[in-house]
Amino acid sequence: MSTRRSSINDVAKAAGVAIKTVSRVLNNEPNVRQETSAKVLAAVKRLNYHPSLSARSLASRRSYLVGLVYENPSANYTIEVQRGALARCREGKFLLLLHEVAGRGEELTRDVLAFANQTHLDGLIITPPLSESVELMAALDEHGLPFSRIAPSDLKHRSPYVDMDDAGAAREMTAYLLGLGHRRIAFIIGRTGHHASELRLLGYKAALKAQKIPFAPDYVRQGDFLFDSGLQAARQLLTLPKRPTAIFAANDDMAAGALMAAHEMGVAVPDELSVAGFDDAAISRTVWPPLTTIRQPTYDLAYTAADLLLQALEGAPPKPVRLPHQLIARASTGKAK
Amino acid sequence: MSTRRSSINDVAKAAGVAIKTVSRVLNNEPNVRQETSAKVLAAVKRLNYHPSLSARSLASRRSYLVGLVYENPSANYTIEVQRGALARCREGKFLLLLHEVAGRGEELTRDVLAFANQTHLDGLIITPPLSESVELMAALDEHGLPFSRIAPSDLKHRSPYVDMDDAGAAREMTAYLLGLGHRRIAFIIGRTGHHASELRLLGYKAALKAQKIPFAPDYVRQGDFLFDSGLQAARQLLTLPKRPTAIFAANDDMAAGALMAAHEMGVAVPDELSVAGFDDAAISRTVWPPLTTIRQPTYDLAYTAADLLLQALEGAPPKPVRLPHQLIARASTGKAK
DNA sequence: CTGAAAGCGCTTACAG
DNA sequence: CTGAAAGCGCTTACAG
Repeated sequence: MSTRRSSINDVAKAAGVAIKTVSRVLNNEPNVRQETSAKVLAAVKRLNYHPSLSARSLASRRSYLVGLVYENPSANYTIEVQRGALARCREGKFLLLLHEVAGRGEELTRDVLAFANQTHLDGLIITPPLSESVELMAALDEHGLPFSRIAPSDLKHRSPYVDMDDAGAAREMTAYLLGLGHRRIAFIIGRTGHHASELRLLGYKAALKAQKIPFAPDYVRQGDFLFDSGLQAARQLLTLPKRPTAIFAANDDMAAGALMAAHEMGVAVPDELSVAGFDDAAISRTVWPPLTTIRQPTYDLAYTAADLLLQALEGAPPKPVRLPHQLIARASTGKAK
Repeated sequence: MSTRRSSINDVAKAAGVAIKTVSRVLNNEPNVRQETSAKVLAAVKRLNYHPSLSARSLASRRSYLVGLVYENPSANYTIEVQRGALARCREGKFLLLLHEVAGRGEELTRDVLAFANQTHLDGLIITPPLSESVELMAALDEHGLPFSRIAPSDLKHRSPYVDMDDAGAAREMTAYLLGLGHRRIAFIIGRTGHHASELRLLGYKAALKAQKIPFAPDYVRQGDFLFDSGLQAARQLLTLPKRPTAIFAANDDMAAGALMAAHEMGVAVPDELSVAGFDDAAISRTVWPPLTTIRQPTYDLAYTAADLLLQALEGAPPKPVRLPHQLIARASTGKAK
C-alpha cells in the first residue's frame, strides 16, 4: 500500500472538474452545484483523499496549529483539559500542540513566545494559573498572537475566556457544612497568586458571614494546592485547643492531605471531622473516605476555550462564557456531633 | 509587530547567498564554508527567522508529525509518557500529536488509521496496552507506517521497541516481602490481556518458588488495574480463614484499593498487613501509608520510544532497548509478625 | 563549495 | 456556478 497519496489533482481529474472546484467543495464554499459537489465527494471517497495540511497552510498562510499551554501539578486536571481542547480542535481541522512551561514571569513569556515562533502557531489556549499572567498576555498581544483563556483573573482584557463561579461554589460548600451543623469550619487556602485561591477564600468567608459566624483567622491556613501542604495545614489545625469539626480545602489534593493528617492523629472521618475538597479530581475517589467536593467542569472549560479561540480566528468578537459547577456529597462529610 | 514573518528569501538576501545555501546551513548539510555558514546564521538571528514547517514538509514530502497513541486509565502515567515523547520530538524538530483511542480490535485499528491518514503522520509511538495489538501492528505495516512501541508483547516483530523487566521487578518485590518474613503473600493480577500482567504474575511465582513457598491459588485474585478491583480483591483476601500478611498488587491503583479495604476492615497497615504496588505513580505517595512500589521509568521509556522512531525514520535498523527499574520501600510494608 | 530551476499541493485573486 | 494562473516557502535533483 505504499502507493502515492492522492492529491487534489487526482481528485479533480477523477471528478472531471478543476482543482479550484475540489477546493470549494472541501471547504464548504458557496457556489457549487449540488451535482458537481456529489461528483467531487465521490471521487474523494474513491481515492481515499485527505488534503495535505502543509499545502493548505503554505497557501493560506495559516498553520492550523493551536498551542495548549499549561503548568499545573495535577495530571488529572491536565489530561482532562487536553481531552476537551483536542475534541474541539479535531472538529475544526486544527491540530493541537502541547506545551508545558517551566518558569514564571519573564522566563515564562520567553518560553511561550519561542514555542509560538518555532511552530508558527495560529493561536494559544492558556490554562490556569498561566491564564493570570499579565506579562504573558501583553507579550502575546504585542506579537499579534490570538489566545483564549481558562479561568483568568483579568476579565477586562480583550480576549475570549471561559470560567466557572469559584466564589459561589466555595460559598455553597461552606453553606453545606454549616447545614450539617458545623460551626468551627477551617479553610485551607490554595496557592498564593492563583486567582481561584482568592475567590474560593472569598466564598468561604461570605458563607460564614451569611450565617453570622465570626471569621476566625486561626482556622485559615495557607496551602499551595499540593497534597503535602494540606497535610501540614491539617496537622496544625487538629492540634488547636478548639479544633475544627470540619476542614474545607481549596482543592482535592490538599483535602486528601488533610485526610492523611486525620488518619495519623487518630481522628475519625467523618465522625469527628468532616473534610471537603474542590475539583472532583480522581484523587477524591481514591482516598478514604471518598471526598465531598465541587465538580469543576474541566473538560467543558477546555472545549469551550478551544471553541472561543477558533471562533476568534474566524474573526468573531470575543464573548466570555461561564460554566456551571456541582457540589458532590460523599462520605468524608457528616453531621457535626 | 504584525510585520510579515521573514522567509528563507529574506535570509538569503541578507546574507548575500542563494536560498539553497541557507537551507544547507539550517539542515546541517555538508559542503558549506565556515565563513558562509556564519554569515547565514547571523542573518537568521538578525531577522528572527524560523523555517516554515509547512513549506519544508510540502517540499520534502514528510509531515514532521509524530503521533502518540494511548489508551491508559492512569493520567499520571499518560502525562509522563507525553513528557518523555515531547522532549525527544522537540529535539528533532518533530511535532507530537496526541491521540487517545477508545475502542479495541478492529475499531481501534480503524481509529488509528483514520488519525494517521488525516494528519499525514510520519510515524507513531504506541503505548501499552495498545502496543500489544497484533491487528494494529499488521494494519500499520500494510500501510507502510513506521512505529515504535513501549512495553510490547511481540518481541519478534521488526519494529523498534523499549521495555523494562516486569517479571524481574515483580520477583524482586516478592523477594523483598519474603525477606521481611512474610510467608502468606497474596497477589492481585493486572488487567487480563495486558502482557505486563502476565509478566508480573510470573515474577511473583518465580520468587515464591525460589524460596520453596508453595503457590496458593486462593491468594491470587484477578484485578483490572483499577482502584476498585484492588478494593474488591483485597476484601476477599482479608476474609480468608488464613488471611495473607502481605498483598502485592500489580499496580499502584489496585494497591491503593487494597489499602482502602484494610482501612474499612480495621486491619492495620503495615502492622497487620503489608501492601505493595507497582509503577511509583503519584497515588503511591498520596495514600496512607505511602506505598512500597517499583519505580517504572515511564518518562525514559517514552523518550526512548520517540528516539527509536526518529532513528527509524532516518533509516536506522531497529534495536530493542531495556531500561532499569527500582524498588522503592515506603511505609506500607513492614516485618511480618 | 555554491547556485538556478522546478515542483511539492494547496489557496488567493481574478476572470468569465 | 466554474476555472486558469500565480504563488505560498521550502527541498530535490542537478549543474558547475
